[in-house]
Amino acid sequence: MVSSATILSAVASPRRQEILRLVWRQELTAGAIHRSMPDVTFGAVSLQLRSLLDAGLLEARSEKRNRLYRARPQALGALAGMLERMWDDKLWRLKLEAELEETRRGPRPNRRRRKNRKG
Amino acid sequence: MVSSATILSAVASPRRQEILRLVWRQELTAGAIHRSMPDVTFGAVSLQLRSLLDAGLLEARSEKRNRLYRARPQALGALAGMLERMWDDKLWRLKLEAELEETRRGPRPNRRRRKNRKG
DNA sequence: ATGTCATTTTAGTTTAATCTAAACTATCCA
DNA sequence: TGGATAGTTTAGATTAAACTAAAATGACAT
Repeated sequence: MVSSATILSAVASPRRQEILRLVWRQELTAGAIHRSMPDVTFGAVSLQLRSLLDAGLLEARSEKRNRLYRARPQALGALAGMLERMWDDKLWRLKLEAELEETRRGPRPNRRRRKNRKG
Repeated sequence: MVSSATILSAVASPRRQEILRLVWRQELTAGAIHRSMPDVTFGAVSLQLRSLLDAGLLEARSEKRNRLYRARPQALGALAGMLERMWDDKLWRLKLEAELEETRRGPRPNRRRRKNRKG
């Protein structure tokens, strides 16, 4: 399970929002996404795709030689829920303290997971 | 009027979330807030308070020698709305394109406003 | 196996956010 | 006025995020 804080910072980046918009209703390859933002390298796009995947905001599947990305709007549900809890002041202190603690100033847990990439 | 993107990045910072939680239901002075997070300097706290003010997430009033901060939960309304629009896929491409463009890679507009501080 | 295409990962750089220390401003009170 | 308290702002340092270029990987075709 991925924390609201993770989702939040993933969504907060303009570049990642740009990507999210592109794959919001259509599946796209990393290449196609890159073609829409020629001001950065392919590698940079790939890295952002990775963070979005890690945050659960995207899903991907492999098709022949390509890898197709698409948004997972459901992932915003957790975030919307968090905001709603904040909004009406219920719980959010208690509810979120633990999960925020978990992500605070932890020296990025050296992610080297993802053994089975094949979607 | 402050953009959703601004609010989003303000809320995305763990340090600012920490502050937000502290002043969520009670008014606190910058000093009191600082006492709750002794791992940073007073100045750092003050700067974060500033960004939260700029994003409209806090309000402040002066009382005697002190300045009292408190959260403005309403400010999350815009954000919740944005997420909701994303969620059900209506408009968010069109609706948000302009406002994101506006905040993207703009070299931070040299804020030097705020003449009348007295709350 | 070799080659090619699509993508990912790494190592190192650039850019932006956050922090510190110290100077500064403001308010109150003697 | 001067001193104490509370907070802000600045310049420069540190840390973290985003990027680039190049090497590495994976899947497919020959």
